[in-house]
Amino acid sequence: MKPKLTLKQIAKELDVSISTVSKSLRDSPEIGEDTKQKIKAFAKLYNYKPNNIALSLKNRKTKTIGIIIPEIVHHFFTTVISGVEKVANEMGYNVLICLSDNSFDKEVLNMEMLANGSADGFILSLAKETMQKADYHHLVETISQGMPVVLFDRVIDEIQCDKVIIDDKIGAKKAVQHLVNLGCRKIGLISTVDYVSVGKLRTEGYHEALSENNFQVDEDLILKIDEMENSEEEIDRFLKNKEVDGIFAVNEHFAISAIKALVENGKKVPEDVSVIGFTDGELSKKFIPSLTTVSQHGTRMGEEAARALIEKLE
Amino acid sequence: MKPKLTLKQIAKELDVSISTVSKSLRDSPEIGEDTKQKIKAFAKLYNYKPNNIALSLKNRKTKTIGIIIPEIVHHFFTTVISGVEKVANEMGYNVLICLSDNSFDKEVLNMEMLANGSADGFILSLAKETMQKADYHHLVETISQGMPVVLFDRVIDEIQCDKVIIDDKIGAKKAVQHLVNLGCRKIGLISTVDYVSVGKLRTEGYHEALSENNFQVDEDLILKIDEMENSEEEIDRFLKNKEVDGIFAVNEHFAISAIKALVENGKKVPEDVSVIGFTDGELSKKFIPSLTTVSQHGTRMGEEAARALIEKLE
DNA sequence: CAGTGGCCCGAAAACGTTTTCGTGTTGAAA
DNA sequence: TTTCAACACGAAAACGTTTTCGGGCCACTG
Repeated sequence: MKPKLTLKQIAKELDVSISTVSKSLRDSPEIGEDTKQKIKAFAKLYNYKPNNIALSLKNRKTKTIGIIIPEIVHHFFTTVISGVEKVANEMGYNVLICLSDNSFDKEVLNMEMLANGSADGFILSLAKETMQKADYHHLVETISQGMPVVLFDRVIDEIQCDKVIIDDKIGAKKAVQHLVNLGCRKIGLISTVDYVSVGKLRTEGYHEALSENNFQVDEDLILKIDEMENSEEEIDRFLKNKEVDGIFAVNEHFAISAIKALVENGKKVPEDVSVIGFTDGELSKKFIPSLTTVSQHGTRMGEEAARALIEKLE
Repeated sequence: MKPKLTLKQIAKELDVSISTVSKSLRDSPEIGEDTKQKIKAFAKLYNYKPNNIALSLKNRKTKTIGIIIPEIVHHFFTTVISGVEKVANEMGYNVLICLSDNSFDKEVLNMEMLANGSADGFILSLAKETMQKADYHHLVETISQGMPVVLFDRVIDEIQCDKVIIDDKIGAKKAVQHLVNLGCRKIGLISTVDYVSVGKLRTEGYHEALSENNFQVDEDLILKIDEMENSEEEIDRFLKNKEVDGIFAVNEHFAISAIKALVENGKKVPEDVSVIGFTDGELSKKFIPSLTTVSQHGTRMGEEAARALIEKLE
């Protein structure tokens, strides 16, 4: 077990000062050509790499960006991460990932951790609980400390910072319009509770599309789901004996659950009922062709978020 | 914009020395009770948090573990990550995630980055290219520097370190045996090329199961896929007019592609042909009931890997 | 020969901690 | 009054860098 090589050791070995070594490796003109060559050769031979921690401490920047998301077992978020990672790497940044598990406390904790020198800035999508409590002090604090923050997907108006979102309202509107164009007249909505921003926006899009087509909004056709856990049963109950010919679901799970429930109730999809959903999964596209989808472009969002953040950082 | 509070500032503000502040906050008996209280109160009031980077430099440990995986848009890997993250957090560790994108060079690069002070140890699943080249010098080096490494899923025998795997061979054997028990006699295998360790092991399990049942191995019924890209067409071609009554696929994509191909060829699943697959997806379980699956327990693997690594670290 | 300038290099501070050791003050015992 | 221990605190080194500044030495000029 050989420990890492440091400047000090090189200096001692070659009988020069630490500064000389440092300057040589950074190719400073201050140092004589021959000593520079000697030191460089030695460093390369023994594969010297500067210690990131020391550099971070000195430069007061870590070259890593923290990303905090509610969960990772979720296709949409992974695509975002891969987008972030891609441009971060290109720009010489590392990515630190933390999961809030949709818990406010964990989100705050993670943020404080990373803010204490572990990351230069944040990309995050808020935990459900955070939006529910509407407590954003941790965001305010980190921003006031000069650390840039970029929100994506689940964002809030209250905080002033860069935000990367798709236009949920327009996307939803177009989706519902699509159903109308298909000839649907009784269009159901399966959404989340309103404090989840995307659920709210998509619900608004649904309303707008209906009113633009002079359709009545029938509250009986709207289901708002809080707990992911038993969403399947809830959707099943909701659709039992319900007269619908179109369904707009705000995510993949709801959409697929809806299809299942409909089929079990003897309906045919898409012949009897058309289903369209915002999607964060790929299987729905590939393997359930009866489900039309609105794409969320996670990778693209991740790339944009990373670009925005890094721009602020430099 | 207020910068972060440091020991030095507290010291100046309260007109004591830095050491006194540090000791007070760590509740050292060296310091008088009253000064300690004063300093603690001040620190809490202004929400002092020690700088992680400085701590890392001093302690020569970062309390973060690096995890390098081939890709993140992959259900199995995300479950592993969430397992790692869970126990890492419990033990006071952060998680740094890097993606090798299945490229040898990126894997090496990432590893060198993290090894230079960014992480104390590694959890990784090897890139396909790495296994192909069989070049493990980066692993050897980091281990020889005293940094613990835990491999999972895609592991190799050549490196001596902790490894977390499911028993692929036995899992595969059981799966194929299951097909036999169902009455299948002509069982196809859809696997990856042999240098991917899990593909190889699962293929071995397939062979063993067949020979234990005194079945002939028919090479015509075996497909080994290299490129994920056009696997679907390849499987389609492979199954066209092939006489099979059972199929064992080494992952979800292959399994689902197989089902699709079979259905398109007029076969019924599972009536005419039974399909069983190792799975890393959840949708296959939930929404394609005709596919029987062998679970991979990603979360559990992540937890075990993290536990093993942290144990080495402390 | 003295002065001057340029070339090379080293000392030291700084980043924010922790920790060892030293030091000054106090009180009590002799 | 002297001495010594206990107590409370500060100075400084260390972790591994980068960078500013100063200084030694040589050659050249006048």
